[in-house]
Amino acid sequence: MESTNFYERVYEIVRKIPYGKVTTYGHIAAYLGVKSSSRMVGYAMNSSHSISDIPAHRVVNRNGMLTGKFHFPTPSIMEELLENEGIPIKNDKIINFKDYLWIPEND
DNA sequence: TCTTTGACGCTGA
DNA sequence: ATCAGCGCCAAAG
Repeated sequence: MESTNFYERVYEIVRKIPYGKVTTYGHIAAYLGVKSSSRMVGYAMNSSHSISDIPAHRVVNRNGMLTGKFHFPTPSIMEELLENEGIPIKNDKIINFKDYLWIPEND
């Protein structure tokens, strides 16, 4: 359990993502202080399959592209969930991505 | 213990 | 503006 501390940090932030908003791996990594290792965030998300409170569909890459859609039960789940939250998807990427971008902060 | 693999991001050409 | 390559660091085999 303790070894997954890194993952827990990621999960905690992802769970903080408000409804109708999305964030990027880079921003999460930056929040953890390891912005250089944005890949670790995505890798951690891979383990999110064990958790049910992890809205991984709200996490996209810095382009706003649904790069991880293929990791869902079905590739359409991710975009459907996002559209369900009021986030339009076009060509597997979020329209007006910056407008829906949410950045984690201590606040 | 060492090697390979990534749901990424940035810089250089 | 587009394309290719390198870097980061942790986890699984």
